[in-house]
Amino acid sequence: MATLFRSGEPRPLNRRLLVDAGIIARLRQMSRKLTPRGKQRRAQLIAFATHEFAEKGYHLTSVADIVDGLGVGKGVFYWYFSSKEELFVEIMRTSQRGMRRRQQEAIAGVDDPVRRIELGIRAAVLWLAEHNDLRRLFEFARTEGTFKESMRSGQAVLVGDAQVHLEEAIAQGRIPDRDPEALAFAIIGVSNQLTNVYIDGRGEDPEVVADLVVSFCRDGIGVTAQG
Amino acid sequence: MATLFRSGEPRPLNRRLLVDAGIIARLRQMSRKLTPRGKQRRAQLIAFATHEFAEKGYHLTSVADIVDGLGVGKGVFYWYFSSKEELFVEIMRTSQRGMRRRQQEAIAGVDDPVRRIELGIRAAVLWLAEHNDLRRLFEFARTEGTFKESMRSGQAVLVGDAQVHLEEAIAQGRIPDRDPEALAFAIIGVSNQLTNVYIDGRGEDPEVVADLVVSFCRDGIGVTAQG
Amino acid sequence: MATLFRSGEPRPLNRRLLVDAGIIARLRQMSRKLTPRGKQRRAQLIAFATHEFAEKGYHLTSVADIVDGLGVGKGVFYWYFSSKEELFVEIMRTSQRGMRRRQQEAIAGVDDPVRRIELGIRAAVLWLAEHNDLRRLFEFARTEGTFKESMRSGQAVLVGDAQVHLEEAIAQGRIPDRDPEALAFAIIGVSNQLTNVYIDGRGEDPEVVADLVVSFCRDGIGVTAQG
Amino acid sequence: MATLFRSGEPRPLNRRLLVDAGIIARLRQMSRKLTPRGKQRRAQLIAFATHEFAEKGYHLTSVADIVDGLGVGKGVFYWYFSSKEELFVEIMRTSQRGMRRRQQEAIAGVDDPVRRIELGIRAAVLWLAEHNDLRRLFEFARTEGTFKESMRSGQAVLVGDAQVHLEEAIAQGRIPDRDPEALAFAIIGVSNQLTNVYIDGRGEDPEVVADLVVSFCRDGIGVTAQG
DNA sequence: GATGAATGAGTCTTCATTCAT
DNA sequence: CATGAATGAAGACTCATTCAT
Repeated sequence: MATLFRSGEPRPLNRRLLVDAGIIARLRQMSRKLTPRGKQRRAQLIAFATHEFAEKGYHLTSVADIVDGLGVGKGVFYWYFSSKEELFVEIMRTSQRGMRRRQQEAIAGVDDPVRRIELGIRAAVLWLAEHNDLRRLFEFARTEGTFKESMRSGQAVLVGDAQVHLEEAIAQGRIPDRDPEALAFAIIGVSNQLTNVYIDGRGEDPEVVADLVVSFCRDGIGVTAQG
Repeated sequence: MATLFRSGEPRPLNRRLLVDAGIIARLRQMSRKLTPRGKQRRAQLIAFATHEFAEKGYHLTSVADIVDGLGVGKGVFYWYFSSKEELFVEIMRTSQRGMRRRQQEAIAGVDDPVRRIELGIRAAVLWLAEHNDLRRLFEFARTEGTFKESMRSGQAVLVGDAQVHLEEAIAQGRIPDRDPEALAFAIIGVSNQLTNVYIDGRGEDPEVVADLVVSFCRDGIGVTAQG
Repeated sequence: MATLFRSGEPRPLNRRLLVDAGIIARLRQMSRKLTPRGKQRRAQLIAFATHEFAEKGYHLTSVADIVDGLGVGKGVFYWYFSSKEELFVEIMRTSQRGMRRRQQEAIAGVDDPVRRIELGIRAAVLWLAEHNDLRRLFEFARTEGTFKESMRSGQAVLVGDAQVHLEEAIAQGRIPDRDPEALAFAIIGVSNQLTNVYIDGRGEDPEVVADLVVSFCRDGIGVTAQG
Repeated sequence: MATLFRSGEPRPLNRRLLVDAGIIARLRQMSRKLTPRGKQRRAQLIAFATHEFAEKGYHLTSVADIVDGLGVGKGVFYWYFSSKEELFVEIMRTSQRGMRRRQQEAIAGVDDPVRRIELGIRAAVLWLAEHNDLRRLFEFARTEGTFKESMRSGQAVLVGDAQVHLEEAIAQGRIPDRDPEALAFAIIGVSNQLTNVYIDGRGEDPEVVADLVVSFCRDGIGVTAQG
């Protein structure tokens, strides 16, 4: 029995339809084969949007801003992305992968766990310095309900990476036995904060800031005067 | 574990949020206390929208058409209705109640079931004749997935009403024993069709058309030459 | 082209030019010689669109839905049809012809006008039962300004057909002398309504429903118990 | 007023006038003498808005959400605040003052600078733990152009406070001579990050988290095992 | 002090249609 | 014949803010 006309209680109406429509739009995009020209457009949109998001913020950057800035029609945006939100998620996903790759390249083939940690921190700070736009987006994404969970899990990957080295360092007696996950989070906190203040805010030399972070964190995790 | 950044499979994203937002908007409206002026506005919107929907069709009537036609801002619409769809549903609900009331008044106090059927048909045709706009909306609503079910159940009420009289007529041997529900539906079919063609289409006298419908249906349900 | 004239009100732009362009596009299509493969494609488009229109409604089915559902590019659609509207009209036209042909085959060679009426009704109900999609589209088309007129004239043909038999039956004294056109309309109303409710809605046996309709209409037009 | 200057770019309209209007509205509020009941209302608005902002985010919380949640009319909001933005700034200002007061109380009368640093960190973490809503708002405010600058200066005050103690500790040879400002920022980074993850995210015991932060930072700034 | 009503620019998104390749 | 890309007007809906009462 449909109740709408009888009981008067509200229904979500065609919201279901909207959801379906959204999913369909998404599927349309996923199965889209892009020509070289298309790939270029997509990259262009991502690049420009990243810049705008970082500059004005996600909420204050409208889809219209993006397409107007690129001098294309509004439909172009929705040809490549099913929503503004999806675009943002896409940016986050790619970025986090990029940063992780950079970190892994930096420590490849290094035996000493403490050294790996140092190099990992340095790689992160330098990557963040090179991608200030993305760093800002990360910070924003962590504050927004919609993206928070994704960010948490993305960060968990980085933490997991660091944890491995920290555990090894602990096992080797190089640093005191403290919760490696917490140490990893602390390192991330320091890296973000100092990069934010000194590189994004004041334009200091990334290498110097990297030294700063490494030095604070080396001590923070308790690396002994060596020996 | 949030999977978004790891597995790459799409999610409905903030659709949930939208649904919630919709419900919240709906609740806001329901608990709204309207001043006399507000009630007037609301009625005005309903009246004008009904007319526009009937004239141009639901899909081809935009909310902008409605508010512009009334010379008010767009916000006014959403102050009184949570969506275009809700407004339409509201129109349907009220109308169906109105038609039923009219029918019930017409047969109040009449003993003879056959007479009640005749009067009911007549009342329906006359009501439809007076509310051609609504008749059109009914026809449309029956064709649209979103409203179909509501219409079916609304119609079921009318059919249920008629069925009672038909059953009584059968019990009294006044008409042959055939499925009363089917007879009721057939009557509705004839009423709608002839009203549509002769009143809405050609502007014939409603009384004459009512006679026509009553005559066809009397015979159709098998009222014997009386006795 | 279609949407440009949707509401019928003149637009302040180069209308003449657009009309010409539309007509030219139409002519291009009409004079198109289709290869066998082309005919197949066209039929495929019609079939799929019919299904989608019936399922989701004309307005809620986009051209993109149709071509994506078929896995072809947008160009294909506009190669075979000049607009979404034209496709719909084409579906209506073909269907109405098909139904009429079916009715005429059913009564071919039958002498008794009452029998012809019965067979005609039966043929209509069975055809509607087999083409539920089209029945829905008919109902929709009757509610939409753009298609209303063409539906009216299509229906007029069927009514004209029925009228002939009804007049003959009246002339032979087989049924009372009442406006044959009105009777024809009433018959159509009953057929549509009961098919809608019992076949489309509840999946009843079409033969049974046909019996129901025939029985109600036989009585409705006043076929005497005969002898 | 706020939104008018959102993106900072001049608008081609009567800006002067709007600015004046904004300033006037602001002045009106500032010079407003609130009755006890008025003060209560204001506090209520702040409390509820804080909660909503923290829950759904600043941009996704509308003024309507706030006043509806409190069951009052829109006018109430604009009686106490000249804009949504002003309300947010007010929340930030008050909070930062509150946190600073707490820190100062915690270290009042303590002679040892290292001890003061420890107590300051602990006070900050505990305050953040008690005011998770505000901590979230801080994080958001740092990402938003409109509030970024005011957050920076607010943070500068805390950094300045910490710097004093760090400098004293350095002067006393208790910790190595490194840029005290950088150390202060690093401490803030660790505090925020671990509070976010462990208290807001996982609900760990604030005291334990405070220990964690203190321990990491003690080492990070290079407090020697001492004696 | 407070309310309900109104404003209207702005947001995201859709879609029929066109066109270069 | 067919495709992917692009257009841009139009649509539903939101929301900070104002104001008469």
